[in-house]
Amino acid sequence: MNIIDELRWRGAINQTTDEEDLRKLTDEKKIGLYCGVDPTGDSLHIGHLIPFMMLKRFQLKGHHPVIVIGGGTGAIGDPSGKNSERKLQTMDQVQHNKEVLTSQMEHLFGTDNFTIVDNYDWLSQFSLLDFLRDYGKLFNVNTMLNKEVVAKRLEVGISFTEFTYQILQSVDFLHLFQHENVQLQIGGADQWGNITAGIDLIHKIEGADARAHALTIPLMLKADGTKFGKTAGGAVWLDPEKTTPYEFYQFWINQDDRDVIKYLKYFTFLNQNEIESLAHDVETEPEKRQAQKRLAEEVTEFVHGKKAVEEAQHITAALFSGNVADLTTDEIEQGFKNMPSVEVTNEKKNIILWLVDDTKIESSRRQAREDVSNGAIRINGEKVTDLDAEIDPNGHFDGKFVIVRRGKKKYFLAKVQ
RNA sequence: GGAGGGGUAGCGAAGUCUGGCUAAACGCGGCGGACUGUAAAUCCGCUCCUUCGGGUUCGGUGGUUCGAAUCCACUCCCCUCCA
Repeated sequence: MNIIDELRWRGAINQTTDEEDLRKLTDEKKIGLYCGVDPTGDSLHIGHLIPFMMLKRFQLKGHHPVIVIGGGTGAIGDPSGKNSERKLQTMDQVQHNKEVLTSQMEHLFGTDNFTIVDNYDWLSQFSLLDFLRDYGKLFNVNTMLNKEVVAKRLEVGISFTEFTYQILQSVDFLHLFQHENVQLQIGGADQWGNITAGIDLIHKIEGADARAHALTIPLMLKADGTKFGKTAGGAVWLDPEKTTPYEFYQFWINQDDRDVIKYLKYFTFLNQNEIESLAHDVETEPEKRQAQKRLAEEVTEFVHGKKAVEEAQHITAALFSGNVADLTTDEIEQGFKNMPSVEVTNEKKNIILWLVDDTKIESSRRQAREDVSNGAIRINGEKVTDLDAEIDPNGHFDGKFVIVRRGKKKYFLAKVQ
């Protein structure tokens, strides 16, 4: 199947320039294509994964993806999707972020048939006068003002710096077209204006018949209308230090039935038959959540590897069945990374006093007694209902941890000093 | 400066005229539980603290009273209208 048709089927195309020509182009040869990432954070998150999965699909078909890491543009700030001017990052920050992102991307794409470049390398090479004479002359301010991203900002104000962004991104496309055989730029729906600005620039310089294309991906929304990729704890990061593989796995397994097939199409390499079969499962036996499980497995494996999937599944099984006793201390660290935790001494103590005074898990003795007598409290997986019971912090896990579970799925970790 | 309305538990909101039956209705939220698919919906219990004797609460202070969220005085803050 042609790559464009595949992306169509996956629902991954919002807009393209001449789709017929794009289809022809990708059929007749292996093309170069690119997507830009500005180093605005110190880790990729799953929002980045959306265009990356597209690049990866091209890569798997033999095309050559290029990622432009915006060491130059990141120093300026893309106004797209922002309703106010943003603060400039320090060049040190940009540099640091750039390094982290680069290693994360190499992890995802490997190094074969894949290139990462930094637009600082060319954007920093020309002087202001060169810029104005060589490129500025080719941009019509009226056209620039009409781009949706800019038009939206005119009310509240936009600096000249951010206004210039689209020119820089255009220069990127031109540079890659000339030096890396890149003929297609991919981006989120909000990038359409920036990408077409680049195509216009290429046409002006390379002639109207230059084959340069744009493909944007639809804005991803969840079925309940909220933004994709956010959890109570914030963004879902690819950095395992920021979002553990277990949490990552959990994020995917918790997706709504209404969204899961769409995500399988976007975020996995499963083929049409496999996905249709999972869609059928969601229809007929939603309670099994086969599709969610498969999604979580596939994406976690892609990002963190097979071993991480197995660990995540082990932790999941333990936490949700309540049999936490056989978790390893490593797994505990991972599973509880972002759960509430407290430090306690190794003294034995009455359960009520321990829950209120030492761990602050319970807000009052009254509440603590209520929960204990209701059977809502489990210590290291074992239900404790006796108000006079004693806690021995050294009882499990080499005396390092006490796992407290309140209710069905609220966990707390007490770290023994 | 003048006239009026209001400040009650995490939030919203009753109660104030007719003082005790009010640790304070009800709704939301929160926490448990049942059911379930780690879903949605629904249902049940709890929701100031407590050594279970009691203690401390209704903007603040002081008063009346055997007894005050409720009555009185002063005071602080908020809203509306008029100047």
